[in-house]
Amino acid sequence: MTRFASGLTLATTASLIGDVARANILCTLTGGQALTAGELAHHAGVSAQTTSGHLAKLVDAGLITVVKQGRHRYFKLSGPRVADMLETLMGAADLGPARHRPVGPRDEALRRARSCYDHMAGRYAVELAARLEDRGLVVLSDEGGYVTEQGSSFFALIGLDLDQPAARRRPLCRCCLDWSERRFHIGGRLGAALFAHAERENWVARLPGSRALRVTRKGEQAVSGGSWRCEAVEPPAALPRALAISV
Amino acid sequence: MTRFASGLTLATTASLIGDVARANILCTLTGGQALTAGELAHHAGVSAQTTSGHLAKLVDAGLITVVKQGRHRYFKLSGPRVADMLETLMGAADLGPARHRPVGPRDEALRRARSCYDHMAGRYAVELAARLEDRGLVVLSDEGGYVTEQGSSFFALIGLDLDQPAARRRPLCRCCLDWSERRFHIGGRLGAALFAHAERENWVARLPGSRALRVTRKGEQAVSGGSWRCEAVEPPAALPRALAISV
DNA sequence: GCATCGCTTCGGCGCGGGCCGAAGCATCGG
DNA sequence: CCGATGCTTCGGCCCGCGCCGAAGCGATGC
Repeated sequence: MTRFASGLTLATTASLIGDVARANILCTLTGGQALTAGELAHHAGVSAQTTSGHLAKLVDAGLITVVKQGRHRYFKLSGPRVADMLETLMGAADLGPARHRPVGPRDEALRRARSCYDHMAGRYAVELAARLEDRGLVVLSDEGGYVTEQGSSFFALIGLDLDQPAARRRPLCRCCLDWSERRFHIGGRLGAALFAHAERENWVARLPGSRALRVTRKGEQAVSGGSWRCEAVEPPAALPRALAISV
Repeated sequence: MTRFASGLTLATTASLIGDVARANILCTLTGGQALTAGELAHHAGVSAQTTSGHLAKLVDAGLITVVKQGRHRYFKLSGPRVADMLETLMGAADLGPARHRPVGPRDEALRRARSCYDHMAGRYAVELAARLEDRGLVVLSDEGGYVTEQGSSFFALIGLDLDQPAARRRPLCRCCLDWSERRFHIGGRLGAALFAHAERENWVARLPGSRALRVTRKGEQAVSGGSWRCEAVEPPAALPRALAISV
């Protein structure tokens, strides 16, 4: 008797994600890139017309947005909140008893390193986060994360831009529980800036048509190789040019 | 072609929630109480046998757990993480364009005050949170929340137990974005303790068979009535017994 | 023992919705 | 102009699954 409207909205949202094709589309878009309907159809493993219908529903629900460009239509997640929601949902997937989870080679690549909308996730990201915490640059916990004083100055030093006014309302440092590693990685503005830095410095490279990231040798060394040494990029005038900052 | 196992697990979890009857069951259980199969059937608006099937699936997926007692079986959410996940999902529901959302009187009660697993949500909880923040007892933000020094001593003073070892790993103060109010309320250990305090002090009372809470006049006054005065419960020896602490 | 209650299992019905083929519009290139 | 490409709309097929009636099973009470 007590059917809440809340229950209904919950169901409609969830059933939107509860279709395999649509879930694949969303998973793919969680990589953070904008993709065309055709590419998404390919990833979802269904025909173009079917995909078109799915995309229409997702757009209508506000989960994804579309920009028209020439004769292509590019789709992307409508914001970080959607990505977070999806990862939360994925995290809830393994609350159940450890059941046979089919794991393809493709998934192994994802577990290693992947983009998660605008930051990184997977083993690599988790290790990076742990490293930063070890060195006292950030503090991560269930309660959320924050950047220490040393962290602030260090991130400024290596040229991370953490103060874009546009993104002001967004958390600086969010702790995401990594669904594959079940440990923390760093999201929020800091996470986005770290990802940008990692791409700029060639630590990781996006693999075409996938969320998976290739970790370069340089990227390896930067994080797990003894000490993360970061050759000062545009060092402040006061510092000697060649200074290698060990984190 | 690139079908990730991740997409599949995402879909299975989501489709589990994506059924109206199951969503109603979950919504009801989000109240935090353990309910029998029969009660849940009533709330979901379907027959007992149908409900039984749904409950089996939810238990199997680990979203809810069951304890047998006499000839009843009591079901409850398997933990706060599930409740958080559901609220996150609800929050994503209104990313879309403002569409006609049927709002019954029942929902109005929920918007006013409801239990959210083990803490409070709705207008009342949001106001309470804002109050605590105004008085400098907690700091709430997108980044997560924390309890200030003054907050620590105050909460200790009024007898909130925030250090149960069992719940150690759980965040002390989580900021939940309230789906109905779109502002923060307080979750985590502090949220749970506040709810317990509010019940003990008769600020709110659970309405039978619903997540909705009735706010008593005392509860009103405590939060919105000028200043929140909290008659010292078991005051530390150093303080005069009759001291009314204005928050 | 039998009756009742609470819940589960089984079987079959029916509808919703995902799927594709074919056709219909746009955009771009020649 | 015409064809090719990218995407959408329309129609109809069909599978999956949510639903209930009926029966089964355990626990309680008399």
